[in-house]
Amino acid sequence: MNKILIIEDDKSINEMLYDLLKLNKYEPIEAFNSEEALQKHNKSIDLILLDLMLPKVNGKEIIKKLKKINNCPVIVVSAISDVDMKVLLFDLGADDYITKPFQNKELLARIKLALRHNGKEEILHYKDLKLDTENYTAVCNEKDLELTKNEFELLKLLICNKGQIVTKTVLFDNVWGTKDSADDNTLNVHISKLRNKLKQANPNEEYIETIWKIGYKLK
Amino acid sequence: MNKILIIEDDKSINEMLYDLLKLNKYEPIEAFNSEEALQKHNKSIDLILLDLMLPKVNGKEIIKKLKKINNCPVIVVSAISDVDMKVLLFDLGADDYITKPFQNKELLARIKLALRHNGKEEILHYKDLKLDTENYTAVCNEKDLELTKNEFELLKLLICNKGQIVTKTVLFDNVWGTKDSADDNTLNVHISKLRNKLKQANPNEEYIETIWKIGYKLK
DNA sequence: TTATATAATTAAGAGTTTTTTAAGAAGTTT
DNA sequence: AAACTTCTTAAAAAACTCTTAATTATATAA
Repeated sequence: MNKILIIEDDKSINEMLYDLLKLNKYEPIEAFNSEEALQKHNKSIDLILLDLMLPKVNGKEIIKKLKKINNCPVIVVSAISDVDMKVLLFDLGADDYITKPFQNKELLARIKLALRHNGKEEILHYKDLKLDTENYTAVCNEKDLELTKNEFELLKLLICNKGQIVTKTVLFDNVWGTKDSADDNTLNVHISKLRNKLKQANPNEEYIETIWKIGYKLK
Repeated sequence: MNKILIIEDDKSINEMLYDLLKLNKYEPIEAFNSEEALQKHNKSIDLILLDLMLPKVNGKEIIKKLKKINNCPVIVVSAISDVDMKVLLFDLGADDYITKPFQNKELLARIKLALRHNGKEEILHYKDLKLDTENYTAVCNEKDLELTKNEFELLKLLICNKGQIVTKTVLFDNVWGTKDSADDNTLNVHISKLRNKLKQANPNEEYIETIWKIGYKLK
């Protein structure tokens, strides 16, 4: 599991990021200021999410110090979309850049990208199921599952939280972004399709369990 | 689902909070004054939202009393932004503080934070019974209990108050919200179903005791 | 002990939520 | 633009949960 150091002084945003990363099988570590960040940073950290608006130390300064400890990828989160700033950040070692407000999906994509460039990738397992989150391929009972993007995302979320209930709200937030676009039934239909494909690959196994009125889980 | 006791004398704000929490998968319980709050507060409540401007009893007083019943996190909502007051509130056991007017998002973030930091024990035990309140699973005598949502809530309330009598009113308020929807017999039927499932899992043990005319308890 | 009120049980059906199916809308690829 | 894939919507069927009502059992008080 990849460790991600969150450096963000805004408590609620920090928490939000924490939850988002946790949910997606990362191991988030929270830091609320630069001292704390420097203290918590070490060689085992795989990626840094750095908010530029930190008080006290200038964001540009801290990148240098962090990179000295462990030269892992740094993604800067900022309200500033100034292009020159962007150039400067890259000079200093920031590997990517995302401006607030951002879509969770976009952030996750950038994290994945950055980790991949660093040679870290992850294959998720559950029973005889294998998900390669890198290549968007899924294997069940030695057979290829031809999953659509949404189906893949759903299954990924469930595997990331195997044994635990994943609520409908969480599924919506993470697969569809906002609940606006998708009606409640859309999720049901996708789950149904997913179950179908799983059953086709392995008729003797049950994977997705319905938790009445709440969500789904892998037992 | 986390239960949140709203203590707020202003009807419209109380309702607004109710809707907000409900919408965010919390289980809000409304109280409009301190007596009502003390009456409705119990071990199954996960967090308290307390408005400081309550009439009659001083807000500072009530925190002590509430914490005595169940030491769950208390978030104070107030129009006062005085710093000394803030310090005082923390001394008395308030876990966080938010000033009106506030953004819904901020309030939700603080609630989530408080619940997480409280590291609330998610698994409840009683005899050979285990309830995982996070995943809505119940185990009795090593066997899975397949409980419906209401059955689970009932058992949760009883375990949360094991050894103590849980009155019918409390059961109604916490499982059904208002007594309107459910007739007195509904509770009996649910308890009956629950006892059945428990007996099936472990025929040699008695769990739920009837307290004639008052309620139920786990001995 | 008996009468009465309260609680437990059972079964039926009312009400909801979920699953499935199918069709058409939206988006991609060739 | 046609062909193809994927997603969404809608509607009916199935599954599940809750409530109601009627009956039986039990505790309490006179």
